[in-house]
Amino acid sequence: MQLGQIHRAAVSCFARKGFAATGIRELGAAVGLNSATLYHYVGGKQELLLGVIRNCLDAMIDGAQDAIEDADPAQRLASLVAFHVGFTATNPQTARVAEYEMRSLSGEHRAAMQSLRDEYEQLFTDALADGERAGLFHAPDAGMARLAIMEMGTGVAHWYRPGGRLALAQVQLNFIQMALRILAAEPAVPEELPVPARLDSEPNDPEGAR
Amino acid sequence: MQLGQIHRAAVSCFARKGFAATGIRELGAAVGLNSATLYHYVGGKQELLLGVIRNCLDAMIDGAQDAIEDADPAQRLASLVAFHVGFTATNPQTARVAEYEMRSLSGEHRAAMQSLRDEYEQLFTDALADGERAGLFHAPDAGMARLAIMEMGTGVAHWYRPGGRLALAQVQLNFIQMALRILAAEPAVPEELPVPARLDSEPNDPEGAR
Amino acid sequence: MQLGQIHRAAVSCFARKGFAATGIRELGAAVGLNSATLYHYVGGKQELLLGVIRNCLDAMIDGAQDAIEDADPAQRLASLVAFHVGFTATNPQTARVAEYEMRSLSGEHRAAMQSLRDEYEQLFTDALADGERAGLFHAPDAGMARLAIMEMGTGVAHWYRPGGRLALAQVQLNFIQMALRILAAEPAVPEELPVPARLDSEPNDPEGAR
Amino acid sequence: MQLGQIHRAAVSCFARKGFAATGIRELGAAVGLNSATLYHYVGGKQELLLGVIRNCLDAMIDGAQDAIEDADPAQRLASLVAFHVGFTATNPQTARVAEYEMRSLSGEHRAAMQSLRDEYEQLFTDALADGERAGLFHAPDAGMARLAIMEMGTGVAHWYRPGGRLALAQVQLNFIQMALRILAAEPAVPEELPVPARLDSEPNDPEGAR
DNA sequence: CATGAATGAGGGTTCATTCAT
DNA sequence: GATGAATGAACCCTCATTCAT
Repeated sequence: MQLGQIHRAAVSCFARKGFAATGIRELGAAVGLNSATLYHYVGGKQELLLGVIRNCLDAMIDGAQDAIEDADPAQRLASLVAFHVGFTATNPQTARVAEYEMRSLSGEHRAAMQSLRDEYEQLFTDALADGERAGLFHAPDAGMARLAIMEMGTGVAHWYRPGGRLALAQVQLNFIQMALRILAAEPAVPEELPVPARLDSEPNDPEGAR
Repeated sequence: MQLGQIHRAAVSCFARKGFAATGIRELGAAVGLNSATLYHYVGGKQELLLGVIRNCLDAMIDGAQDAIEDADPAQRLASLVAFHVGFTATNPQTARVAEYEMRSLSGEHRAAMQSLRDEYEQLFTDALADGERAGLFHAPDAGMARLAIMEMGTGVAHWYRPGGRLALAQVQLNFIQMALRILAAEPAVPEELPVPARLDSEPNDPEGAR
Repeated sequence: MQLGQIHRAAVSCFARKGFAATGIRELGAAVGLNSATLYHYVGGKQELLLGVIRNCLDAMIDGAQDAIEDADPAQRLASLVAFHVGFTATNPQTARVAEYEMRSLSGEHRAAMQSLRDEYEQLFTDALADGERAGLFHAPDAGMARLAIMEMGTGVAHWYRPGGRLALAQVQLNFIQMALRILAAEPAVPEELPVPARLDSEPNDPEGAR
Repeated sequence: MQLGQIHRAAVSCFARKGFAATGIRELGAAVGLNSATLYHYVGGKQELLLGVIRNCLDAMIDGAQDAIEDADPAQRLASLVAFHVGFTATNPQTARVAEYEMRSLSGEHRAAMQSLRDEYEQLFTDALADGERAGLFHAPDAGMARLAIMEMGTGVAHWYRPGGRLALAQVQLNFIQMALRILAAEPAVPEELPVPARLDSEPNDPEGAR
């Protein structure tokens, strides 16, 4: 309960200044806690980061799996793109921390998280392969296409702000269209657009960065 | 003279562990210099980072401007994409540091570098606007398309390794095709593919991260 | 609580070797504290010095003001001289640090402390002017006389040691006599000699210097 | 020759910020020399300070000895006071460095310089003893009187500036008068007022301190 | 004469973490 | 739960000094 606040403060700082540049006293102050008290809630700086990243990746995997119940490969990919973009737009700071600060995890923690991310990315790889096999997608290079599509979705964290010019659904639809165009596929739309949940760790305050 | 070595070591460390997590003694050791001697060459940690980023952004602006002498808007955009991808693939670590660690610059340094990056991005914005005006591009949203195209090019730093599976020119051509597809434009290819120079700051050793 | 100890150690070192030549680890060791723990009590080296000097000057101003309730100008001056000499003899090291190391304060801190010292010196200037006006003092140059009188009192810090050859009261009386002689005034003695308090910052150990 | 410039710069810095707080590069910059070049002229930081102090104390002893050819003990003391005040007023910064920074000398250097200062002070002690013996002086305490007289003369360095309100000779005469008053001696004036030379080490620029 | 390069030691300060209270 | 006190390690940086050129 209180832990949500802590995660929010952590993500806000980590996203803005980076994990290494964020002090534990600073985090404590942000939630009105003595730095020593933080150690009752989270086990330490590393564990805090690990918790944030794990929650994020878990949510990404769960959300993505929920989104791909469609039968049609094109719709499956469209759902994945919509989820990826939607999740990133809904949790821009958490998503960025989960990406950038993987390197700040040490040893086995990083390996564990990396395998979660691999699992997530595999969903995209599979969908793309299915589409290729079904003759629906015609990318010059399937691997590069997947990377490009995911990367451009991830980039949404850099500029999308809830309540901005574009509604989330519109952004999702646009990215679906761009992704399918990259694959030279027929336009498609998932039966229903996935609406990713806002994580506990996502700060309420808009960030100033970029 | 050995400033190139220093920049290389710095970029290697900054890309792998981040600016804040990199110690100045560590950098010195990486080039066989006492930490105090580093201060003889670079003025300090901030100045070192600033130098790296400035050199990188300068090269990006110069290279991109050289690349857009084509008359045709589609070719101009193709050239820009090819340069962007080529530069990122040739200098993946430097490019990533220049992007990620902007936040580690303080105050006016960051503002100055941000304005350089804005200048670079403006080239893409202009090319896209020209193509739209000429009726060549049909993106659902011009702004989002530009961000998506740039972002997917930037993402190349995450996976491309010189000497890997794909030749640089092939990657450039693929990205040109993907970008034009996003814009629903006719296929186009620049008169000659830009061949971005390798920066002094780009380490020779492949990175371990990601 | 043990802040007194810290101040004492600081004054002892500052008086012996000077502020700039004193290391913070050295100070910590002198009170059996890790250098980092010092920062828990005092905010830093500057703040430590500032605290010492401010306490000293506050005590000087308070003590001097308490000492000048006499009506007669000559007695007033005698009281001031007695206090000045007494304070300096009782807190020789603290007094010297407060004088010598003013220059080690930076910017506004120095200005603030200088104005406290001005306030203190003004008490002497006023007493002298009153005596002159009343025709009791006949110095060749009032300004020079004030400086001479104060300076010779300050000099007590260089040689007086509690428990030495002379009792404090005897020293005070001698200085009163010398001061009044400088002013060609009739001998006078305050109703009661001020007995300045020993500051928390005054070390117990006799100093080795000079 | 060049050495005079160096000493001047050194004294200027040492008087303003103290020996420990003055960097050797700083001194080099002040005379337009590389820090390494300083080592050709002066052997090191310690040696530089030693040279300054020794020159100063030598000049003080020589000057004082020259000044006491008078037969009459009162005139002898008057000459000494006049010299002391005159020297201090003429070389305020050098004199202060020679006094304050004795502590920055290490080991035998300090002992040697201290014995020079003792030799200088002995001249005053002797003159005072002669006067006492001759029944000319009647101080409550001869030792204290000597300290007071010397200290008030030394204090001149804190406020006297060449070209200020008072001519040097006037200051000297005033101090003679004050000193003799302290001793309850008849007014006396030396046959001729000693005119102390300006040392090579005395900076031309007026100091800002105090 | 003069200097740039180089270094080991140390400067003040902040760090994540622990623990008795 | 919560905290102030405490610490060793590390932080970036500056120091006086040396030496080949």
